[in-house]
Amino acid sequence: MARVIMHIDMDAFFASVEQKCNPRLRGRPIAVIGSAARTVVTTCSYEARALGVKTGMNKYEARRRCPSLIFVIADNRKYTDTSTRIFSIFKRFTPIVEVYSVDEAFLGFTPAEFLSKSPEETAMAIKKSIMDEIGITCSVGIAMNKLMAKLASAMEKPDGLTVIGEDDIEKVMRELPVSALCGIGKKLSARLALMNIRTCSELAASSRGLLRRHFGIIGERLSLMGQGLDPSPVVPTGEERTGVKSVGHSTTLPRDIIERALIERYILKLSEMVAARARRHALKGAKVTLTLRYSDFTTFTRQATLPEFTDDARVISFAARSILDSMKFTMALRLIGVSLGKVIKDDGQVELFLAERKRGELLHAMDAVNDRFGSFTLTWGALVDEREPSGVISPAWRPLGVKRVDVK
DNA sequence: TCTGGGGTCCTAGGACCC
DNA sequence: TCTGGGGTCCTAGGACCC
Repeated sequence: MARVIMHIDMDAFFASVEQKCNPRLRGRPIAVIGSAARTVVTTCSYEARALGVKTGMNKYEARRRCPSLIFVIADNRKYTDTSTRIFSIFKRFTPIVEVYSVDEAFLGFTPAEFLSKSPEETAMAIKKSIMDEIGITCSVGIAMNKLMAKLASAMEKPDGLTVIGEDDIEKVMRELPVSALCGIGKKLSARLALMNIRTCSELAASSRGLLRRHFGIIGERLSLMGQGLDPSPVVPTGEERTGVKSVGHSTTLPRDIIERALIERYILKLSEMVAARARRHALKGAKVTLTLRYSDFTTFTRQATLPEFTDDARVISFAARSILDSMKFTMALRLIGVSLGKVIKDDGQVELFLAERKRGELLHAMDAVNDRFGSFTLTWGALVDEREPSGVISPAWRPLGVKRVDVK
């Protein structure tokens, strides 16, 4: 028997969790949004989708389309806690669980698993456990590889269970638009359309050399994708060959700003958030990237390499402010981001110098307080007025911050 | 008060070295 | 005394994902 891979995707995850927690929201159009002034719909219930609300829409557009829409401010802890419980359910069925996002995972199974029962029966058992213990629905796709499993899980949402067997692939792919495949977005499908490639079967029929010339290394992968092939393994989260590459935070400002002092305060705040998260995961980084977005949405980045690896907010913010000093900008800013890259696992080596050690102890003590009482309970003096929560968690959040989609 | 936030990977061009 | 050329590292931008 060939490989059996499942892709499991929660249905309207954040919205479903909210409806589960609050019975008054059940059966009604709701949209989960961030707490910031300029926010968008992160997830919306199926009732809202039926009325034209979509992910990524701003509040006003969503309300315009659906006057009865109920907005719910995102509650990060609720979703990450629920997510952790769901992944532990998966672990009862197989040790091979690759966390793909806060509400999605790939599960790998050995053929021996299915000697006495079918993959569908296992999938039904997983769905039942999630419904019994968490109270929400999910959609499952079963196939020989990740690409097809992911495609399958999206085919009968919500509460779906779809199997794409080896013999089904050709039929499924015949009229399927290339954009339905994970990895082919707007730009790629537009470029393919210019080459008269619109369906997966047309992609499969295209010459590998041609795709290679047009798309480089991606072309190789496209050729395989058209045929429904995907050699990438399910890599259990925690067993990746490489770890996290970067840790960053960004924020869209409540209003566009141009005042230097205000910009610097945001940089300090973001640096503190980045450093705290790096320390929590025992990471240090040696590259700082400052991201800026002008009021006209033009976005650009500048980076600086540090002489030493760090997890100290002061070092990070100093580097980010140095970058800022080297730039001149005339337009007001709408977004600021700070990211720590070139990240390595902190080896835990004791700091040699007393001052360094004292500082390290202080930072860890601050983290402990903030872990218990919420972010920014304890922070640097310049940030005392910046205690509001940092907004919505991204659906791309994952417990160990790792994602890996291999070509081969 | 139109357009969030957190990531990874690939590419292209320049610096630098031998 | 011609404009070689390979390898590696760094930076910035962009595509893609949820």
